[in-house]
Amino acid sequence: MNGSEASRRDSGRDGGARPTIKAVAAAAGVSTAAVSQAFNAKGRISEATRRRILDAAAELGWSPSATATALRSARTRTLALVVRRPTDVLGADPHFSELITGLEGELAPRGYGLLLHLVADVAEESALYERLAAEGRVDGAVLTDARADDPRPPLLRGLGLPAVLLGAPHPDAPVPTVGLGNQGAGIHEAVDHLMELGHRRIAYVSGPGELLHTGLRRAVFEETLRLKGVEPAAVLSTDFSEAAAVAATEELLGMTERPTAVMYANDSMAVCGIGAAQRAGLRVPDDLSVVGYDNLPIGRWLHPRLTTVDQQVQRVGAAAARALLAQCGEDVPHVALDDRPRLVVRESTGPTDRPAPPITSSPPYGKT
Amino acid sequence: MNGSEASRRDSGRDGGARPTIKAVAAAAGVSTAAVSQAFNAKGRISEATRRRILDAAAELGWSPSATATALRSARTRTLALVVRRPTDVLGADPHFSELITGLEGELAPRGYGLLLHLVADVAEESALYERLAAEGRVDGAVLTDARADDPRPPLLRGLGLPAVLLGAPHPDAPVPTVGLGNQGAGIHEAVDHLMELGHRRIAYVSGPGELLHTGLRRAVFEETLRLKGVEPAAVLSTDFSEAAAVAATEELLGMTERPTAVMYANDSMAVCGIGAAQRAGLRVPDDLSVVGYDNLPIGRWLHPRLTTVDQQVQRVGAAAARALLAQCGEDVPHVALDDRPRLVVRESTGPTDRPAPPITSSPPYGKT
DNA sequence: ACCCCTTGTGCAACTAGTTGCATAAAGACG
DNA sequence: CGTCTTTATGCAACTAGTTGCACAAGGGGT
Repeated sequence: MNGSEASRRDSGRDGGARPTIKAVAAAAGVSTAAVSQAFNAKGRISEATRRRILDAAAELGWSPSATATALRSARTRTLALVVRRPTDVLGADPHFSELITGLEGELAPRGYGLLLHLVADVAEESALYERLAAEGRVDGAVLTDARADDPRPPLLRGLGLPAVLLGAPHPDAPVPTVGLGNQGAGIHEAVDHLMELGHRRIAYVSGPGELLHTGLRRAVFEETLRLKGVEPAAVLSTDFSEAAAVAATEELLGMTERPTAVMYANDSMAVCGIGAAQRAGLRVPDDLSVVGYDNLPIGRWLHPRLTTVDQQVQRVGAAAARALLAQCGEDVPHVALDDRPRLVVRESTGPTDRPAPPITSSPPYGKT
Repeated sequence: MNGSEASRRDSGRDGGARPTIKAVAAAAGVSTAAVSQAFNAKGRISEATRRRILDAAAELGWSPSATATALRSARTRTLALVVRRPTDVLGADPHFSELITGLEGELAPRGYGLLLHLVADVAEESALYERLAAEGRVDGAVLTDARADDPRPPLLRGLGLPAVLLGAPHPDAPVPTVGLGNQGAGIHEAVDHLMELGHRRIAYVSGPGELLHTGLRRAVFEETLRLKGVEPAAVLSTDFSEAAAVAATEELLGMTERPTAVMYANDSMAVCGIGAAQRAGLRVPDDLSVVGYDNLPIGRWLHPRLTTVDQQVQRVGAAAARALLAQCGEDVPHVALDDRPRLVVRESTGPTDRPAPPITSSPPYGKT
């Protein structure tokens, strides 16, 4: 066995032979303890010796083995992000790319890694956390899509695994919660915007009711509207899928008192909604105004450009990373997320003055 | 220090106190070696003893520490995926979500994890691989976006890190390459489709020329067209960004001999192109036919629905994972990727009402 | 000149599993 | 009943760093 290992190393030329701390110590003429102290800025080492050790390490291309360090310190410098993927929805949802971008921006400079996992449902997700904790693979986890009676916060607390929950900050949650303050502000602003444009028949296409963030936004929608003395034209729940967004839109357009404006729980659904409306022969925004949520990049380039709510997913991701790192004992300056979701007005919303025209039920092209 | 550790464990109640192999051995009344053998199905252990050990482990909720196992075996069961993010393009590109889905489907059942990193450019990417290799953090890496004179394959080979390169399979590449066979087939099919519809002035909006896959597709486009005796109306290079797609489209629409069809290097750009065309007052497909590439979910729901090329990113991701796992010594059945990219005809392409210049060489229906 | 204090360095034990080798126990056979 | 197999089990060393503690060396004060 030793023989095969040796030959594998030889074949790897320079890079294959990983130097150990002993090689560095020998090269610098010190003990391995000195090398360790030089790298961790602990203990008492003369600056000259430190330099000599660091030079020797650089010469050999040595970095401390993450595995050995993790074993000794019981800290892996790795965080978990588990994405639930009900029915391949992730593939369509660029939301997560933004979140990951925000997380990585904080993790990378501190040498942390992000371990990404995909699961089918909550049960699988819980089992995964149990395994990750039992194997000691990660130092903490980012939880997305908080839901009512979410089993994950108590589970992770029981496992001794630090976690942050993305969503509306909530003081007595079992784990810290990170999110823009005043979550409802964007919806509030959007409703105001539509009403100023003259809309009174406004519908809302929501996500699954058990997810807290989408439930909250839907509640704010209804509340804001009623404060102005107007009843919601309709409120529909979906599973966030494109197909459901199209189905919901078709249902709304088939109403006798058709809404003049529709707000969607995310941009992906809003884009599908616009497509469905156009297919039904309606013009956006002339016949129907549409508002999205997320401010995905693509919304700026569609025709019409999408009016949406910017919730700065990247910044929330960065804040989540900082909160989690702080729980893991890293020295992270706390930066307050004092912003709030903001409406971005573009072209998919416009004034309504006409009584709703009847729907032309002639599809332009009768294809799939 | 021991005191503080003990108190931390006590405070963690049940889950906080990670059991060790010793605890399991004691509970089962055997040595730690027996526990190890029971879990790894090695050595010679009676089935009864094995059962007793496994039960004890389940009772205590013990799994072997990934860190300790990794230290001993020099295998972390973790693979790296590094995404280059020129200017926040990732956020817009659901392509990666699909790839990750495909990778995870193979990794998760084998207990492997995916370490995701984002970098700004090739230099940063190379430095990252060097660090990951030096620290022994991963067993291998998935490389995307092969480019001409790509520095990464030789680098990773030098570092002794297994890797797979996504793209056209290429026998004498320094690292194994994974991709659908006959990469050009989809483009070929798309050009045929457009010519059957009567298009003769067809333009191509490509990605950066140094990326092999987009360069190859562009070459196939030009070649296919010329084989039919038609010159490309225009071929433009972009950086894959939405802004560049819009700019390219506007340039094409401003030509005196405006193209009647445009093919884009990916769906995101095609969607932006449709938006730009509509904004310029053109109808798609009546005035301009558009073809994308990738078959992203959203393309099915736009108006018009997007005609595109399906290259089955998920399946390629799964194949890449298998190839990499095989290199890492896992016993993975080799599944051939014998498929090829295929055209998906939807609504964004249609017959051109403009007079088509007569074809000189081959008839439009005489295709492969 | 002696002692003390400060500073630098190394030994050895520790992290949590894995594994080669020795040995013990049990059954088979002469 | 003793010896030979066969099979099961445990000891101890090993993976690559980290760290408490002991000790050595140098400088300053009395």
